Amino acid sequence: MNFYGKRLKEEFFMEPTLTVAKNLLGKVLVRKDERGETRVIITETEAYLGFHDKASHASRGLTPRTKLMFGNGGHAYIYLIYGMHYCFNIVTEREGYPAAVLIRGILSETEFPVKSETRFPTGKMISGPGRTAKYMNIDKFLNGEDIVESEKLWVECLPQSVNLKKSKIKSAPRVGVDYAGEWAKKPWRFRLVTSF
DNA sequence: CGCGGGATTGACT
DNA sequence: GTCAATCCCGCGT
Repeated sequence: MNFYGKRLKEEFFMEPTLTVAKNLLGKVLVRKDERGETRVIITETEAYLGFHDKASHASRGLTPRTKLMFGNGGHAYIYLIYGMHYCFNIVTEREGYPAAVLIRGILSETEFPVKSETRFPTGKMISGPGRTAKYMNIDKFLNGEDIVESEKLWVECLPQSVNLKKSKIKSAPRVGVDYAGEWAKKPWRFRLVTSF
């Protein structure tokens, strides 16, 4: 039930955002708090990138809220939505370019992932950004956390995560951004459809 | 300073 | 399928 990998460094988060969004699938998200270490596999992400992406908070420019998105990659960007749910993002790319990846789904309480499985191993699928943040005990106090150096929140790469086949990733339009016009149609939502 | 709406979820008809 | 919950941000006044 516990699986350990190599911690991701800054370079990982400095890659193009669509690449990072896909590469985060199958990685291990780790949260260390008073409960201990919670380790889950990332199964769904969404990318928000650039100045003009109307679905992104950053399309309104640099504001107190979005300044983290304009910052250097590898930091947590967490905000409250609908007055009750937190959304956890990891900022990507260089300072000055606004981009982040929203973590939308995880697999918990799973066996050590087996390479070439055609389905997910037994586990608990947690779907949706609000549920994901809640399960991982992520809230506004972790906003800005340095994912590269933090002892509370980080990401690891398993040996199995490295050569994840493209066929195991499904892309689709992003959820809940109908107001974004043409930008809502971009297939920037990524899901792991089977295991490794 | 007030107002509109949100990268959502869960309860209910 | 519909709808309310509930806080914060961004923008117009």
